[in-house]
Amino acid sequence: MPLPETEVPGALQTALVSRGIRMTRQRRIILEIIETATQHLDAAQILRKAARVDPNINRVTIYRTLGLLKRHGLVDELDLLHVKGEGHFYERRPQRDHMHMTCLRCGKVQEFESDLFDRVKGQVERDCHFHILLARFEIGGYCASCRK
Amino acid sequence: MPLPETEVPGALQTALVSRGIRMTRQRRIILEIIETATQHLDAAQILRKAARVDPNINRVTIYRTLGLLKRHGLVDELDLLHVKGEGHFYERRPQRDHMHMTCLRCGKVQEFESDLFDRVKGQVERDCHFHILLARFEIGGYCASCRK
DNA sequence: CTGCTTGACGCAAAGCGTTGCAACACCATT
DNA sequence: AATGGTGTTGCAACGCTTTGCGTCAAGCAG
Ligand SMILES: [Mn+2]
Ligand SMILES: [Mn+2]
Ligand SMILES: [Zn+2]
Ligand SMILES: [Zn+2]
Repeated sequence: MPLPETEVPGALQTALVSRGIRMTRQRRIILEIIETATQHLDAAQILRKAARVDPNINRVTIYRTLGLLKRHGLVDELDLLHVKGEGHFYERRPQRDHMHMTCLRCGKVQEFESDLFDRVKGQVERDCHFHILLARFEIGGYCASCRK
Repeated sequence: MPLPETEVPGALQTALVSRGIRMTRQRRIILEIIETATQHLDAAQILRKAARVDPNINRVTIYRTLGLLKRHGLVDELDLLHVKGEGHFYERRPQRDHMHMTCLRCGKVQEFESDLFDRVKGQVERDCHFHILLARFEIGGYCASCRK
């Protein structure tokens, strides 16, 4: 999960505060972890990283903060087709949607942006009169290194 | 979830037996429920329907049978972007992939097949050298009736 | 049809995410 | 800087899903 180069440090915190959301010590820790992540993290990984900064942080706070970020459209929740377990993974919502390809053998996750992907969404909006707020395109299979 | 008109009764059971999977009374009940479903069912709904046929059937058996069907690529597991709760929904794997559009207001789920969707997959196979076994496209937003 | 092997079932317990509630701390106001 | 109202936290309890294990039955061999 390459961080967007346009990423401003503290952008998540700024976004929340500008919406009148109260900022706490725990939230700052969690936001920082998500902003500086170099891969898709699950709740347990976020908790472990947070516990290094504040050993008293509770797992409930992790879940509630992730829920908050989801509700505000600031992070997306992925299941990567449950290839890597039953849990969910989280990433900052990007400017432009991308799809995720998860390798069933090695577990590597690739990201891919595509004009065709954007065009499918346009087609749905037009043909189905459906107003899209959220789109997820996940693929499972064998990556270039693992296919024979 | 419209059942494919080409559906053969007992096709799931036939598919499992032909792979050397042992058939049990409980599995027959669960397969029948999934095959005759007219909408996406979650584990609790499947258990309730199964209990009407055999009150002694255990929920663990529901989960294990769903796992079996998933592993064999006979059913797909959807989360519908968790718009309708945290659980998962199950449907027979169709001949041709379709996407799901879930309305954030009324909860209605529409299905949609699209050539563009198929073309995105072709592009991924070609450009990323990724061999696709599984693809899921889920959309959330407002349906035609709910958008203003 | 009978017996045997092996996989499947049910039960109990563990795992993981959610919810209710009382104490706390953020931050706007003074 | 001190105060107060209100949203947030941690803890405990709950609910849904998974896992371990002993018993049972599907279905093949004889
Ligand atoms: Mn991503
Ligand atoms: Mn999910
Ligand atoms: Zn791979
Ligand atoms: Zn609607």
